[in-house]
Amino acid sequence: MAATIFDVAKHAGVSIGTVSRVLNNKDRVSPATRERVLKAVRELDYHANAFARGLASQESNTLGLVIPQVNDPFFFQIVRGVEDAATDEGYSLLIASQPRPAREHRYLDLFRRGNVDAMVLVAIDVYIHEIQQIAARGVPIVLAQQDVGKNIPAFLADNYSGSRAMTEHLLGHGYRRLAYIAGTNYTPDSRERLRAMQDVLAEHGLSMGPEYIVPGDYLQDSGYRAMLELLQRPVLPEAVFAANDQMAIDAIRAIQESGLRVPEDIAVVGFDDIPMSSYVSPALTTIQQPVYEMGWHAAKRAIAMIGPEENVEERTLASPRVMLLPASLVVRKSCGC
Amino acid sequence: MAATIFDVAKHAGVSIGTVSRVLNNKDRVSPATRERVLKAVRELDYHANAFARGLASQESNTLGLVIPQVNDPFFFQIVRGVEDAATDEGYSLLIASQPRPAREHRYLDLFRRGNVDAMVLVAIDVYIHEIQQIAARGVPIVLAQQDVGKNIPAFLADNYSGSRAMTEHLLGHGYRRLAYIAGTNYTPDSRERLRAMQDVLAEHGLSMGPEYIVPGDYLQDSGYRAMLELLQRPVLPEAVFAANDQMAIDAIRAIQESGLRVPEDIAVVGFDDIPMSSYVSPALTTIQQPVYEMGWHAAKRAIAMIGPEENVEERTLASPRVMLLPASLVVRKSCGC
DNA sequence: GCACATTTTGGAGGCGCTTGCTAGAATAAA
DNA sequence: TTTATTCTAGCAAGCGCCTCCAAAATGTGC
Repeated sequence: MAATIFDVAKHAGVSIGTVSRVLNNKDRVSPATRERVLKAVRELDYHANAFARGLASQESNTLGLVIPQVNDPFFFQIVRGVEDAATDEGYSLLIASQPRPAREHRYLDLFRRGNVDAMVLVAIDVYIHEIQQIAARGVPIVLAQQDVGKNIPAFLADNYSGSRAMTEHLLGHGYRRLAYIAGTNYTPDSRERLRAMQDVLAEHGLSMGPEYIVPGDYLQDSGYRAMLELLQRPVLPEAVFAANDQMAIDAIRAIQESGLRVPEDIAVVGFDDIPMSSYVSPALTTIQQPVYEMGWHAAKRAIAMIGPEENVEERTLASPRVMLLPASLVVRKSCGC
Repeated sequence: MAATIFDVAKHAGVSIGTVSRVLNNKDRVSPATRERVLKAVRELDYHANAFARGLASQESNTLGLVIPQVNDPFFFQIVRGVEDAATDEGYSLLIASQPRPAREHRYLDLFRRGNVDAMVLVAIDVYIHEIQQIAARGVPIVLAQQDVGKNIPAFLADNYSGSRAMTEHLLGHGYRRLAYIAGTNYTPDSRERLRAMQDVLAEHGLSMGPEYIVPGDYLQDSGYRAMLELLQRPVLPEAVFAANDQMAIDAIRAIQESGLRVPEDIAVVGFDDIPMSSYVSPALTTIQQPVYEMGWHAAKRAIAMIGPEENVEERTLASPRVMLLPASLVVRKSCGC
């Protein structure tokens, strides 16, 4: 049986109240007693029981993290950022993958029981009312890589600026006929990226016909299929901008298999900067998102929002609700550089 | 304030003991009362407080997972396996990355406080005595991708068989002069893989000179450097077996940059089957490890070992201590197929 | 050395739940 | 019907810690 606070108190010749106080350095305790208690703690190898502490203090010192059930290095990076920030603040991490249909909202149950003091939701499909239901219980929520509005803080990559930079880079190469392979239709990310592209084109007196905007779904095959479709056009595009790297890489494959060269015949660029992008041939020019930082900031923010239930809302609104993290151009070979 | 068991009891007109019993379906409760209680639970949207439950029952229903602080898809897969298994058993997951120097043994503290009922340690460097210290507190420990002996169950990939299969495959191609790019020297993985290779060669009356065994460290540059070294040999190897895919991919790059072709001039194969391996050119022939399964089995085993402190040891030894999961050959292009 | 302000410490109540014990209800056996 | 046996459900004692309140110790100014 592990030592309890009672054992420590007895061993140090003080009351449990005093032990508790030095452990949580709340009220003042005289240096002499403090040292006696600390010594006892060391000698007994005492570690406060997290349940008792949680029950008594109504705080778990734990951060909940929900991520999609997807095998993507992208998310791993976010987790690392969140974990570092949480550790930094003395918080533990409780992780749940997005529910498969069979266990829907499992994480909700989990976190709803008062297990976590705050939570970070990464790019997952949740309904606003679910989030608000949790927030209503006084558990701060922060979103990453996703935004639902409604006073829920969100950390996003600056898709618009990133996409603008990329488009300008392509125009700088002299390309005029651009094409876009979109991500899943309804995601704001993909829409933002397209909007930036069209804005830049317009500013240069150019435009992109609808036949050069083909749908994809961010996954492997869709990039390949989309590119095949673009290759059917009577006039081929000079450069293709894919909404993510995965699709860009598959588009390159489609182009190469059709006997054309990248970037000589058609330039291809992506978005995300996944590890693979520097390994494909030609190496992919893309946009790097500050994924780790996104997780880090989201976690810090979530923890900062922890506090008395009464003024959650107030604290929520104290800082900007949406934070756009810079997305930067990574120039490699596939753009023609 | 969330509803407590007391609220439910009052609402259902029973005692809290009864509510607890229907919630944990331990002792028998008459169907009528059970239904009344369940109804109250639903109406009040009651969720048992995990701390109170943990404190009273001395169980956390949580599985601890420690993984290296490495950004590797490999570990992500393991986490998924562990998570699925844990969820399956009604357990939550508390995750800790391997401590950076500054926060050494942080996870130990974390888990030692009685936060977790069992733990899975993945490929991390811990000292045996630390593990035993935890085990001594009655917390079952299972290792994955690592083995320290001493009665601690371990789940490993069958490196020996996998490497044998690969070596035989290479010999089947007619290659006779093989080379090996080793992983970090002291890891048993790398040693096992090399041993299998040498055994197969010996069985065919062949051998590999020490000048064809070069050290690497599993990371990017080392594969490149190692290959450069191999390219200095007066007689070049016909096939190179790298201890992991990352190094194999970099070896390919080194070969190609030196003006030679893969696999025509030198064949290259790896171990792990990371996602990138099917994308490089030529696509990499490699060995696939059942990573997800490893996590899954390790978690299941750890949970199965939970129980009264007295007979932890007994339960530990009830099943085989070391489990080797099959590693299978994935044939692509880089071997010459 | 005294009265009073201030700092430090002890102690008890309570956080929400599990569980062994027991009384009462229901059923079976006599 | 009475007695013995099984079910069912209430009660209360914790689980280990935090925190408020009051008591004790220490310090201050006169």
